[in-house]
Amino acid sequence: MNKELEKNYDPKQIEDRLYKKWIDNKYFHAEPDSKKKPFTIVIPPPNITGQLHMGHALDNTMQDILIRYKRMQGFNTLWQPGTDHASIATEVKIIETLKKEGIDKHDLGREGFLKRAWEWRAQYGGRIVEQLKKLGSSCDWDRERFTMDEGCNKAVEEVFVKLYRKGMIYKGSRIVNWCPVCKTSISDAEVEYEDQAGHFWHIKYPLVEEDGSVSKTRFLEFATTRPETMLGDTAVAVNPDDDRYKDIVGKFVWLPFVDRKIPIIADPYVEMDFGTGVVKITPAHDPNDFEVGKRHNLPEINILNDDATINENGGKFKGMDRYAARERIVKELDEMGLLVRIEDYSHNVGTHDRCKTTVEPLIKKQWFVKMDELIKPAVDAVKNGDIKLIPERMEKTYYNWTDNIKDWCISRQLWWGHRIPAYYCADCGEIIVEKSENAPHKCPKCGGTNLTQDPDTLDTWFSSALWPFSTLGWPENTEDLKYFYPTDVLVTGYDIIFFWVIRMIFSGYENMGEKPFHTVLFHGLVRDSQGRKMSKSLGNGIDPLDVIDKYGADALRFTLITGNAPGNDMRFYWERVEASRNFANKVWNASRFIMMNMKQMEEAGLDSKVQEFDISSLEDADCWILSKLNTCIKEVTQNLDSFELGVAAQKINDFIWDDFCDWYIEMVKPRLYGDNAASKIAAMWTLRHVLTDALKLLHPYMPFVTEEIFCTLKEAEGILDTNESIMISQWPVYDEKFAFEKKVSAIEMIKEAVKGIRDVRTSMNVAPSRKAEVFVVSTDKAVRDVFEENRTFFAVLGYASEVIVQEDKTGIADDAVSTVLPKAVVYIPFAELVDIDKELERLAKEKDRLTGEIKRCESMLANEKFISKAPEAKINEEKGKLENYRSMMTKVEERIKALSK
RNA sequence: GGGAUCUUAGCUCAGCUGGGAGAGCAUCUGCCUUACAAGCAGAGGGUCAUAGGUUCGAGCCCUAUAGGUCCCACCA
Repeated sequence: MNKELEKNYDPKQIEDRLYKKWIDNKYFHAEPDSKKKPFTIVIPPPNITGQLHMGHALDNTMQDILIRYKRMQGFNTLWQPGTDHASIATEVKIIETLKKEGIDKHDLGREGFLKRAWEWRAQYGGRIVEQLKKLGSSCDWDRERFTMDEGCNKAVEEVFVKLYRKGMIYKGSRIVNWCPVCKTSISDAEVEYEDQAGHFWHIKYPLVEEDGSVSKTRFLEFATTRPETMLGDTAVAVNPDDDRYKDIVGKFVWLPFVDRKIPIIADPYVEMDFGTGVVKITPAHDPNDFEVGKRHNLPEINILNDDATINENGGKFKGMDRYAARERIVKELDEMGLLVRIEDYSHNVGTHDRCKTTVEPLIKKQWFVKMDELIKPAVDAVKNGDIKLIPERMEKTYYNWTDNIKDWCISRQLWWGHRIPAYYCADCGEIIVEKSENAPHKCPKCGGTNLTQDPDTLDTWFSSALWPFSTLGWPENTEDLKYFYPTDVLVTGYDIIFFWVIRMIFSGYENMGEKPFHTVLFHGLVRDSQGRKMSKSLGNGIDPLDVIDKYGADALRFTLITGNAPGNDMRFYWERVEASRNFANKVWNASRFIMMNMKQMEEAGLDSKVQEFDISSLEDADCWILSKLNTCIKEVTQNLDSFELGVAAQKINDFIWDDFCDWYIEMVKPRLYGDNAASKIAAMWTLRHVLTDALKLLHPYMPFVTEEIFCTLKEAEGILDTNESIMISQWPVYDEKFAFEKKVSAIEMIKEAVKGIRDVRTSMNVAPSRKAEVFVVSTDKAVRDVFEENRTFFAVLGYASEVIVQEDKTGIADDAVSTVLPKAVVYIPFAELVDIDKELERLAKEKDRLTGEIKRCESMLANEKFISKAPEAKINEEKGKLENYRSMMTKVEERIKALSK
């Protein structure tokens, strides 16, 4: 009973059904099993705020391909899924939602706010997971984790407490990047610099005379891009070697508005050649000035509130927004005659990557992770090859960061996240760091009971850095952890190498004493057809679900993988999706063809589903396609092992479409429609064998269509059991017994002949429906035998009414058109006159080509250096070619002579 | 300022450690041949950015130049 396939492949009818089947059968689930080797990938946890975008689609397709491939190879594969709480992204989103209801987060209070956040997560957190399923991702959903679930919380506290006790986490007053909108500090990695058109305000401060009065004639001129920060100036600096200012170092200038006398100091940080060689120093609001201030013991005057309005230190500007204050200060300076000039100036401004607000550097007490020691094993791991980055060039980016590493600011003034496990004693100021299960009730130092927990939460990347082991049960030493850790490959975009990849690596070494994975496979960005980033504001984003809906998940997956090398950005074109869909349909129809013929054979009483087959009864064409398949298996496996997913996809595509569909299936048709039972059975066995293996090769890329066909085929073969699935079938292996080299070259020769005939006929405008006699003339018996043996399909492919193979030209009209092969000439004598001039023209062109080739070969072989230095195989190859060309040349010349009569 | 990367057919891109330039789409010409018109058969189209160098041999390695993209740093 053969199930029939529809004429066109319709993904909608099968995708959800098959995915459900996989889930129901627990194919994605992995348990430790000492008899099998594990292969593990942890998913880059998508944000719970997120919706599936093309980046996710690419990232997860790559992971799924690797996982499915390894699973078929017999590995015990675990693809560990989960989601990220994404502290700031989520908090911002919830605040927005609250705003629409007219609620401020402070109205709710911390607890109320967190309640809302968890509700929000319950409602939306699973959305992206459902979308990943649509893609066909074979994650072990039974193990789904969340960065704020109980286990991950434990891991976070464990690490925090441990690092604190080792002195590697500390609290310090440092200059940090402050976002006045999100009202939190952010790490260096979260600051995005962008060029903005601004101004350079040239300003002068009056010198303070010996008698303490403010000079009306002597000034010190400098320039600034942020005039409002002058309210916090505590010095002006010059270079110690600058002769212009040598005599005034140590004196003072008068600071307007706040009426402060500030010293003129000398510091090498100042460059003499830039501007006037004078810099105003604002230690509280500039990282460089902060350093200068430390060196010179300058006071740090904070002039900003958390929302970037001026605070009480700003005198009369108190309460004004930073930009309003800037405008006002410039205006008043001008009125005071202290503004020299305004210059247009384009400079880089740091903005918060989440909300694009210009960040304000300011001094805050924050928690930091000391990086200098922590980073060392992470650097070594890449240097000595324990961890491989693909493509290799990513190593430079990696070192660029590790070589300039700064301490990591991990505290955030947010509520949604892991609360810092530090407690303060109100009585004596003692800091107590403990896991929440050991939360202190009284101060161990003074016994006071007035303890409060630090209100801040941790940078969201603090928890994701632990993801490769926290998801496997750490800090408990679980069986999962022992078995699956270290994981194998991490697949991610190059854009989060600093945020995440590096931090996972040093966290792995620090906490597990072992790398988290041995390979990092990077991919690029998916851009729109014009090469722009897909973004909400541009409205040029393409929703992967939309693509799946229109063309199917397989087509989307295939599109994202083909024609793309690791780490490179790619552009998205609907035309390419269409091409992928067409390929899926091609596979579908080839399968349909095979199964229809199985059915017909069965009806004719022939066994179409032989399992054990004696390969000695295969015909040449069968051997040819089996050899081709064999090579394809070998190469694709090699490509996948070296993470060349795109190259492998191309090879599978070419094998199936060109070799299998366009040639083999066409070759085999006459046999299937003929009446030689043995030949039919051999052809059908080969068709099924090749199809099955080809489907397996394709399965990691196109899981749905391959599964549907595979199961239908197994059913047709009568060997479908309920647990059958291509995803747990065995990956094809290169097999020496299918390496039929001689048969391959025999069939290749016939292919050449067929192509020649087609070419001649087209150029002569002969209708395909017009069959003609075809003569094959060769003095080589072996060549004649090949044509004799394969005459049936040669005739069909070559539009021949009859194929006559002979040793010489006897009986062939002189004006027959022809095509020349190295060891044979194929003649097609048409009954009516053909255009001899046209044929002569074609032959002349061929002669020209051959002349060129012969010349090339000859000069190469005449080159003594080539002969003495090139490998022998290469020399022989060239000799062989030359021989062929010469032989063809003789034949072409003969033909020209014959036709010119 | 430092670094990475790209420049290959009209368009978008492959091309693995150097051995006669490929794909998809687009264009042109024929075909509804009983798996597939989401298809079949054929064709046109490239001094592989430029200039040097290494090599018997360079799209591939080295140097310089031009243009594009990105990352890092941030001289106020």
